[in-house]
Amino acid sequence: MVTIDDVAELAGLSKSTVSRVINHYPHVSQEKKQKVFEAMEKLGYVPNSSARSLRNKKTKMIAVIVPRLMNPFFGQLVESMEVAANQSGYQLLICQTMYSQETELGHLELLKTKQVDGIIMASLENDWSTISEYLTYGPLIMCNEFDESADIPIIKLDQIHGGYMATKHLLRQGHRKIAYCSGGYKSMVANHRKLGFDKALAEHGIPFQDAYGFYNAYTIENGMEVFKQIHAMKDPPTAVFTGSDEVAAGIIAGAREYGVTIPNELSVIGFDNQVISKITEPKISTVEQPIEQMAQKAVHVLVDKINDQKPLIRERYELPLELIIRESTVGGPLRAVE
Amino acid sequence: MVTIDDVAELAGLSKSTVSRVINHYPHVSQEKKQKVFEAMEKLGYVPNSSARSLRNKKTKMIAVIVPRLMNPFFGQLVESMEVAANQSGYQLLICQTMYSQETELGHLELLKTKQVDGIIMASLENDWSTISEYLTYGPLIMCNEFDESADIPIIKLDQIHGGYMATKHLLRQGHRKIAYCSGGYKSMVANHRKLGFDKALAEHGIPFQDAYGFYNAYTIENGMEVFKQIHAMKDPPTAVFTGSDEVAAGIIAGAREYGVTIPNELSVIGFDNQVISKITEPKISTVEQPIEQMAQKAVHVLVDKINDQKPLIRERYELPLELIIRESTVGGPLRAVE
DNA sequence: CTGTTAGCGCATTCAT
DNA sequence: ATGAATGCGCTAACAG
Repeated sequence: MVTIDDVAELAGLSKSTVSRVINHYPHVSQEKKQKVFEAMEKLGYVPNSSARSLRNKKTKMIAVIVPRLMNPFFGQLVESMEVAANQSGYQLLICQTMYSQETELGHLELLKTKQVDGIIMASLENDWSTISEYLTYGPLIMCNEFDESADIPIIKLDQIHGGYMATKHLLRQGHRKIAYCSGGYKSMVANHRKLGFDKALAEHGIPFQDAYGFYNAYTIENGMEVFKQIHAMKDPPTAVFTGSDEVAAGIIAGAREYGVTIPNELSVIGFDNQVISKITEPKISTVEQPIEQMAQKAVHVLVDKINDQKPLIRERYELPLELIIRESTVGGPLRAVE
Repeated sequence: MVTIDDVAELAGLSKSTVSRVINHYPHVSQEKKQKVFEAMEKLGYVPNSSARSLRNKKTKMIAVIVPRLMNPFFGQLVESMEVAANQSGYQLLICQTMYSQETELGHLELLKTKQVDGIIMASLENDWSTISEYLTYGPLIMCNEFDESADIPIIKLDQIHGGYMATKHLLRQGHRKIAYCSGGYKSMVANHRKLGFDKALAEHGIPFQDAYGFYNAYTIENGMEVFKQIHAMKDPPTAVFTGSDEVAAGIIAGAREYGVTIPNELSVIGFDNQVISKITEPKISTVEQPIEQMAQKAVHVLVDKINDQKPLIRERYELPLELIIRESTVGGPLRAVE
């Protein structure tokens, strides 16, 4: 391995000077600078990043914690983060919790062991009280998922409004019996959507029936299961709000199996505007989330926090959602109102 | 920051002894070992990984290079790799090429700068001749994508057989005019599938018509575009082989728009067995790829190569594919033969 | 079985 | 503007 000493020797200079050149110090004569460059070139020298990290106490790495990558939402999120991180001179470490608290805590240890300069949490399996312990070791911010009480930067989407818009749309189509279907009891993202959902219902003076609530739906398979349950009801809902396009697609697939037409007999709205929402029959009305923007913002905020050492303070960045109306909610049997 | 010296001091021992218990050395008395544990516990000590890396010349990190994560195939691949890497005591760095040669080379530099102990390439934008330069800096293996001439370990799938099986299935349904549709001119994965495709056709004495070849289809949108082109032909194919379920879904979506029924008027077969293949109307016949197995194998092989320092040699691991017949290829107008 | 010593490769005082 | 010296935190000889 070629080290800074080798370069110094070949250039006939001291390692200090070489180091200065590498780190773009101002006061180095053009002449010596040239010599150093030549020597580096000749030897194919590249600084050893472990040594640098040890010296600088900075690894130029950040980690992102997500539930799992197979979920297309997180695939997109991480894709955008990787690009943003690279542009900012950072490498991105990927950490999946697989919905396990222990695994999540294990990943947080990266901050203790100084393997990363900061962490973006897009997952939240543990309570904030236990996560906050790690704040001593480095900056930690939340992205998408969040905890209201955490006094750190949080980049999130306006999920309340998202739930509200989607539900309001269903109500405008004349629906009064609307089911609610989401994933994750603990998830504040899901909770906020429910808040928006409730708000819309309240505005129309409609009480929510507990039998219409489904809280463990994440996948297409789950969606199909939900449909079966709905189908078996004596007084089924005429519309269903879902927390993801996959679940909506599952409901549609389930309906197809049972010969129930959508939106004629049941309206369904998704969430995410994933590609899947454009290819089901019918196409899924959904709520578009600015994933890329959110990812970029998260990376930039974290990098800022890494640079100015100051302790983290409470910060909130909220991005808007957008309702996208397609086929799965319009043209149903009910008369549109308003 | 609490260091090994602090622990040594509190325990009334030397740092060597502390280091020995940390690294599970055999010959340390139970008594002292206990003292060290107590001191570590009390101080909340955690070894600094930069220092360890510098000393050991091992970072316990590996990188995986993929085109992009949004592609669900790579999402799954990376998901499984992360789990396998963690189980083997490694962190996984994610690197996307975004189909750029320069970006890919940039990621390879991680090996030079000693930021990772090894790299799994699931992307291949550059020629092997330029990539092989990096072999001096650490182990490098290929996974899924490959270059025949590379004398390194390669974990791949039997794409030739995959293309063959799928095409054979189409032929058995009585099709004689079969289009071929894939992504990536450079990709050997695509090339091998084409080889299998050609082989099947040859067995039936059917020459391939160049007009039936599409080589730039990756996404749903691309699939829709392909359908339009097929639809506009004076002598269109009766079946189409596609390199991904997304493209197949796009063709189905396109057909729906034009009122062409599938498989009645056109049969379509996908590749990957993604969830999308189960929810389109009709469901997509496809080829299942053992992604998780491949990911695990790749991680294990790389970890092995990292451990025994020996220079890499040519190794091939090939996993089988499986044909999954659903609705998009059966029940068409042609009489099944054989 | 345990302590002392010497670096790993680099950036940064402190001199000059 | 440049060089010499020091130490980041850790592991590994080498003694004993």
